[in-house]
Amino acid sequence: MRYEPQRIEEKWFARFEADPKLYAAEPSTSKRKKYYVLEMLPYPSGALHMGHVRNYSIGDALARHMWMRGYNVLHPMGWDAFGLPAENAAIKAKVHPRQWTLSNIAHMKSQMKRLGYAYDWAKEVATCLPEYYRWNQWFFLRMYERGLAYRKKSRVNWCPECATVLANEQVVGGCCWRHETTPVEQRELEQWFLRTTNYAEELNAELEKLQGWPEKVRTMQRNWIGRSEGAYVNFQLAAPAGKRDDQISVFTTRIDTIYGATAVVLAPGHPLVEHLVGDDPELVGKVTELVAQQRKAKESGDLGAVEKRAVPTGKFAINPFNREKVPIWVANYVVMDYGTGAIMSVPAHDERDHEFAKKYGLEIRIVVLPRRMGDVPDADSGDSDVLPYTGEDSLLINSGEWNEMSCREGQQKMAEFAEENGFGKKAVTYRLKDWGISRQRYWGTPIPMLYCEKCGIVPVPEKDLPVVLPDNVEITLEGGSPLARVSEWVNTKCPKCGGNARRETDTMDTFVDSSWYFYRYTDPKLADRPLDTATIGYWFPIDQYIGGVEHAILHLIYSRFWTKVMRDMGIVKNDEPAARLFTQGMVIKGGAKMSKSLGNVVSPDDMIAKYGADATRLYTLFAAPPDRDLDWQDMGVEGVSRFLSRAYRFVTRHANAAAGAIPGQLSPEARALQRKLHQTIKRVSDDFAARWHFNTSISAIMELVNDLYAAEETIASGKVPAALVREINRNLVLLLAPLAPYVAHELWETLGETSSLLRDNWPKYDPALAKEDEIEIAVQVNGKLRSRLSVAADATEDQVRTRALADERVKAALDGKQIVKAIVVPGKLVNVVVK
RNA sequence: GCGAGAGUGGCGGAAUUGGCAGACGCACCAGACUUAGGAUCUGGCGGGGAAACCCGUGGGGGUUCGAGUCCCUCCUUUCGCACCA
Repeated sequence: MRYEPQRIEEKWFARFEADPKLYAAEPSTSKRKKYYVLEMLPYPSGALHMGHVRNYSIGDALARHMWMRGYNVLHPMGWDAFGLPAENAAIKAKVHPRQWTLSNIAHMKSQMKRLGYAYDWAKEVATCLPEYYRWNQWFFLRMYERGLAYRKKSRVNWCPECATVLANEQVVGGCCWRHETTPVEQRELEQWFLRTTNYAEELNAELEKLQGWPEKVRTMQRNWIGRSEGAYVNFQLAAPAGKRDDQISVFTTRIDTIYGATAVVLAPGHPLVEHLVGDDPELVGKVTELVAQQRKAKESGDLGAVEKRAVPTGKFAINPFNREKVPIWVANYVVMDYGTGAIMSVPAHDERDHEFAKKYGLEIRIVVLPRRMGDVPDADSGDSDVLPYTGEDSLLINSGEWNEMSCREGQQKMAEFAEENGFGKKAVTYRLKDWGISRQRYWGTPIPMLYCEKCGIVPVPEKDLPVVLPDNVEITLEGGSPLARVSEWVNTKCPKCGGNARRETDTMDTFVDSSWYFYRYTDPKLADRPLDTATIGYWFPIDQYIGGVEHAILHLIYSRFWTKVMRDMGIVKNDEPAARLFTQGMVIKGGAKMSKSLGNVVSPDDMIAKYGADATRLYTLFAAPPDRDLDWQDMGVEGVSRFLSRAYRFVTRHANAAAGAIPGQLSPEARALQRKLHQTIKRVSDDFAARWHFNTSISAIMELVNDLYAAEETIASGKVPAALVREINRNLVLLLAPLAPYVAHELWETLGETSSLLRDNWPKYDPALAKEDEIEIAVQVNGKLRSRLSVAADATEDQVRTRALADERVKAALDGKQIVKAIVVPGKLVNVVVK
């Protein structure tokens, strides 16, 4: 029989379709252990690409494997269905975003089904439907009540291409995350924010517990949160500033070096700058220039490379520790959005301050004893090539009463001293900012807020949810939010006073949608609540989350935040959404990411048409370990297709081998096949359990099939009992089932098996049967391979050593030299050391 | 600049705990079957050498009986962060 993937896959596709319960998760009352495997939901852009296929093939193999191992598996899929591309399509093709999105969903869903993915479609979620996004609104109102959602005017990132605001997380190297060459502008706008910073400490601390997450992702999140321990210190202005605040608060992690502070430096945007500069026209001009230049640098994303520039204000501040007057400068290397926007400059012990001081001739005062390599204090501390000395494991000098204290002790004690004396306090700062979620776009969740002429900001009452997007809207990228122009929607009555009110016309960032969709999967039709706490208690945390590393910061930090908020609301019990995270590599071709402009895109549809879904999926698993990038090679698919064909032909050719008891005594040839079978089961099982290197699993199965072909004559001669042939066939099909489900189902049926291929049947290997009787031992002389011996697997070390030393080739290599010793590594080799 | 990963045949990759480098697949070569082959099957396939044998996992050094694997150092490359005080 020839392997005809199209025929097989069409046949089974129809059968799978006819059985909608096939991949349904059992309810939380199930006696089986639960397993929640989740792949990141796609944006319905139009069609699946190979990256999707790879992601979902990994998840599907795992889900099927866990079913076969007897778990109650939840394996859902949905659509991240709000977002700008739908609006762009509306402008271009004059089609409503909803229609465009829903038809894309329909198409991509059919592609997924054609690929044979085992999703429980009854759990499907599309975030653009009111039945879903009403709960975004519900959560927003709950957060508003708890003070976690608030409105403020602030400088925000604006992408001119998207015509909307971006969150900090959506700015990559100064450009928009969707438009990598479009610099982000700064605009002053009223925006809604979620208080992610309330959870900064926990989001950071809990990274420690996420042992099932890649270290890379945890590091990226740690850097993003940017926790920093230090202290605020107030420097009094030498000349009083009248009504204004007459002190400058700086943040420092090195309060121990404060005796070395020879300047206070303000960010160009610092509120005190204007006062300090006064009306000196020359100074004002220089500072204005500095402000403009810093903003330009920020927008071009060209930070770090910018040369330090500074302007002295001519004013002074007083170091509260030693009462010294230090000059106040304004410099472009101090940024307003971190700490207090002001620093104390310690040129001797900070790289940036050092560079600054050198350029502008500021005093450089050493207050920490520099140490050379090997921790030997350097007596000649005036030696300037040790500067800046930024080490913290040394002692303080030139620091008055603090001299000879260790840096670390100084950091604690001096901060306490400042606190006791009212000019400072210990503090922890974070780089993480609150999450700005307002978007000036149409295709998103309406923010359920009203602006009443009398009552001000009024939340939409819960009973009025959802606030549904109006249909008749004209979409353009100009003139602000399209919703603002739908007057019959915008104008409404205030639920408090009945007077005139306007709706909020901004919509929510689509990352809100994806922050909790995986909870909704457990009960997507639930009508009176976003989720059922008990059901969540059963399924969560997600056992395995699988997706691209590009979401390491964005989606994965928001999801963690949302989980913690829900926990504090009492509606979920888990602290973290996912116990384990796996980030698969990209699919590239010819060393570059697949893209239309490079013309190196491989379409899943074409591959399916040519080789079938099984071969397409199998290739994405075979070509590279899942965590590495996969370099697509068209000929490679050919190879796995050939392999499936060989497996198919072997099983069908021997499908009528009768079942029965396998004799304990087998011919050596039959025994070899039996051993190979059990070794293969072990290798594949181990890969699923630990490493997920499906490329080596597939290699192992290929080896088994190669051995079967090599044994065809032996089988024909009757030396292999029919019962063993059948056993091999059965297990071969079972091993293939999670990886190539269509052909596995077909062969299962061909074998006359009637039990479910999917449930409770993962094969077990017998270690005794997998064991080799005879093993080959390498014999080295001084580490060089000289011979090989075949010995019994249970031979003792002495026996092996004796055999090795008696070997002719070894003797020749020894050539009368003196044997120092012979090292025996059981089961591996003998190394004879001579001199 | 800082941090993390990667570097193995013509190519994708394997070597799971320091123990026979190159499994498996692609490409290529030879043969078989065939009217035919872009089907299938069999064999070969790191480099040098007639062979014995020698060399070989980015470069250099080290530890070890033994290193792709551990340590030091340098190079290349991918990704992340980038004045974070």
